[in-house]
Amino acid sequence: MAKRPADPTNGNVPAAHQVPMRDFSRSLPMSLLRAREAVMRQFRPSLREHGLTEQQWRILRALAAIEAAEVTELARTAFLLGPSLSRILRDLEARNLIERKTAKTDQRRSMVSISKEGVKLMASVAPTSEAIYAEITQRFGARKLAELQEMLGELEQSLAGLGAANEAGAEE
Amino acid sequence: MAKRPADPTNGNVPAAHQVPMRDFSRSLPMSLLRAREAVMRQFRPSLREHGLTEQQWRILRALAAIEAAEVTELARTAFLLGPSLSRILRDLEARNLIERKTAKTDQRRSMVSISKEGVKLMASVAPTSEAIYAEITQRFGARKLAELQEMLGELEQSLAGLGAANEAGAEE
DNA sequence: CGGAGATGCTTAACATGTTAAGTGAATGCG
DNA sequence: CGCATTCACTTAACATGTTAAGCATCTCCG
Repeated sequence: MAKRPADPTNGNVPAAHQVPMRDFSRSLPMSLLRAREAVMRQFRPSLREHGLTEQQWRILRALAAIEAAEVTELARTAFLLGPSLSRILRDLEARNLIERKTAKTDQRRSMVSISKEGVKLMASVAPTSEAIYAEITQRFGARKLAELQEMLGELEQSLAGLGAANEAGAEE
Repeated sequence: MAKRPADPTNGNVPAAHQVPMRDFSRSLPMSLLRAREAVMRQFRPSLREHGLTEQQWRILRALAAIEAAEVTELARTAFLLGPSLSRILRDLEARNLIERKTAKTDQRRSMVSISKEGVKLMASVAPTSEAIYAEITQRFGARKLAELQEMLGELEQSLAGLGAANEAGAEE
């Protein structure tokens, strides 16, 4: 309700009265967060109808294209941290959407794969999901979308290995 | 640790053996998530040293530029949901970083403002934070950064009001 | 062979995201 | 005025993000 014209400058920025910093609403993390939320807002209702969260869906999608994967590999693919993945896999397994079996060569590793039920669920969600993506693509423009993704990739690349500098000289 | 050349295609995509969908790693939400994480990874250590989380920092920044704000307004500015904000404000207040007092005209509203201590904390964090932002800007390119932000804003705009379609015809 | 260290994964603990429900205060309307 | 509705905010409940420990298993080197 009270849907204002979405003014990102907040209308009346009263000239930072204390600590001088960049305009808050224009920070890069904020822009990325807002953009992502705008996109995900489109998908969440559909996923919810199928009893899936965003992350569960990510995992199923990753598995559907990979046949079987180790947990660590899956974490990398679905871009989830180990602990999150661990919990989600436990739940998905309880719902019989995935299957798990320890590798024969290494008892530590476990191979995860999507189950028949999981595939069925995916098949029932995918059409809507694809339709939404198509709508987004059309609204924003396919060309621009490709450009945006390109820039995002470059951003990621340009920051890769920047945070690894704390391995030299930091005891604690 | 086995830092591969960051191949987003996962190297060996075995032609989706079940449900056909876009290449997972190239979905827009994923690109946005990865980009944002790459950026935030740079800031988190510094914030952590000062005992602040990303969201707490967002709130302090928003408050520092606004003098005082209602909770709802603050939620919009810091892009947080009400419940999250409610919890965080409770904690920040307990740490004396913010102050709160109910509005005289409307007992429901409460005005939030940053405290003297909060300002001090901000002042101690801001320099590092700005330095990191400058480094990111330099690495990625100021021009490109502006372009990226522009596109992100357009994306947000083009999706605004798309999710509001469920107000017509949906009883439950 | 054996034990120290590395590895793969899980648990734990705390903070936030997300949705729904609850609570007290203000509004509007008969 | 009375009372249902709306509003601003908080609580609750569950899922994930994030960091640190814990626990087997595996590797490697003496």
